[in-house]
Amino acid sequence: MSPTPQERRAARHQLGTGPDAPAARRGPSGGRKKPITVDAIIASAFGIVEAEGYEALTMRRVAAALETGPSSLYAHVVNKEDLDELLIGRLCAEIELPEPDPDRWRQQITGVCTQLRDQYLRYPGISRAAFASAPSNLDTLRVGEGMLAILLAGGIAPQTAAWAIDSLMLYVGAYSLEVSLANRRLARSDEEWVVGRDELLRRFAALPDTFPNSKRYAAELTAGTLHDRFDFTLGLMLDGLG
Amino acid sequence: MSPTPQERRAARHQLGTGPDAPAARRGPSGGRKKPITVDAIIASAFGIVEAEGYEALTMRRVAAALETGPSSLYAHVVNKEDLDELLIGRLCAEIELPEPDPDRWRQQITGVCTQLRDQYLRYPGISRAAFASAPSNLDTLRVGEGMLAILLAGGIAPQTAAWAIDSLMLYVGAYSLEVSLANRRLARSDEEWVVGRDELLRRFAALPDTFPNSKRYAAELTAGTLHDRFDFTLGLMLDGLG
DNA sequence: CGGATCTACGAACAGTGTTCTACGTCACTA
DNA sequence: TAGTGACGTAGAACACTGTTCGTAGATCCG
Repeated sequence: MSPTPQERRAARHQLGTGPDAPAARRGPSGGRKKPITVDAIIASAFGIVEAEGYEALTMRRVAAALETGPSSLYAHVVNKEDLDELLIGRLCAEIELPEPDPDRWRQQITGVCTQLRDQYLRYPGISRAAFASAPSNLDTLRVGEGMLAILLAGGIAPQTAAWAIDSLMLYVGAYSLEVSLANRRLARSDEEWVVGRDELLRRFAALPDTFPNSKRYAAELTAGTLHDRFDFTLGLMLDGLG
Repeated sequence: MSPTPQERRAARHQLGTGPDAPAARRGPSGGRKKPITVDAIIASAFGIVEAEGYEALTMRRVAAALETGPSSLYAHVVNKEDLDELLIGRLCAEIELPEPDPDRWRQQITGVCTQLRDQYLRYPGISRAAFASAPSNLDTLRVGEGMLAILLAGGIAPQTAAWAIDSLMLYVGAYSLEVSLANRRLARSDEEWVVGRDELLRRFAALPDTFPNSKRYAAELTAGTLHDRFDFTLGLMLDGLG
């Protein structure tokens, strides 16, 4: 008996299921170019998200990319929620975890966070799925384990390290989601709305007098690249650790 | 000419429109109990989200609560996106901003963030709308102005303060969203899946040996109330400020 | 060869946001 | 006072969404 999608999902969450036999049985349309597999579904999904953003990721779009109907996917995937989880799992699996070096724990943690951020930004809006996906996923836990190892090697107390990892991963996801949404808003607005930095400054200057500080420090509020802010926040959190 | 919803929306973003005349003109169904107004829509929407979560907030549900059809809403609201923006605007308007006290800036900032968190958690999942909503909303900016005033009074450099506010609001939204989603997952799973802390510990213990640190420090990883983690992260960021 | 088993897929269902069009009722003008 | 234009209210419909049901077809095991 080949595993149902439900069992695959349970296995991913480490709920004690037997080993899964591949059981590559071919279906009715034997003459098709590629049989539908979970990996093929994931690959198609990534392609769609990379090209058109997470909002464009629908079951029908994936099915169409695989030249089939929507219902065919449900033999390999439980849900769209399940597909989301598979995506962020695969995404986390790509993260390279360095061998912990006590003298460079700060750079190493920053490096992992930056990898995660860049993966999220490569597939715009996918971090929204990361919020919904349960943290019991094995691939997600692998990243947590890696960061924990780095922090512990750096001499951080276990309790502090555990909570800090939570905060860091949460922030990285939130940052990526916000950037993705902002980019989408920019791209969607039919030009003309393109808010350059000077336009932003003008708008701050036009604020009513109930916003004295925002008006005075408009320059500071609008300064910096996105990644500058990212680095700043990471530094903020890491400096508090030790 | 009474303002179209588009104009109302533009006014909220401070785009230079004339003053809006109320023009409370009654429609055809003069005998209805309450005429449909933007405020009535917002109130109904909040009621739905508070009772059933953000996922249940649909145009049809709001319309049904107002005893009308979905299309009637579009005379007062541009979009669902627009409705979302109205909601988080109203939500931010409820935040009380203290008079800056240089000696207590830490507590004051924490207080504002806690208010924001509790508002988000009162309406589960609504923080998802906060991510999408443009930061040019006046009510959102008011909160930013208040936090900026507190940090500046506390002697924080303007550039640091501006970026820190960004990070803080982003984290508060992310935290609230994650908690809301986790609660929903817990409530939705048909009992039996209820993962108490001991069940969580058991599951950590059952991890493969590739997760040595996660297994050893399972207690630390699962320790603490949610709000403990929130306070911890806020402390982390604020300590880095000065 | 026969029966069991699993994949693939078309059709359909209950939802979603949004738009079009008509319908009354109101406020203002001649 | 009668007419007229404007505006809020809806009903119906469109193009979508995720998901399920039933069925046809190919494969494997006995």
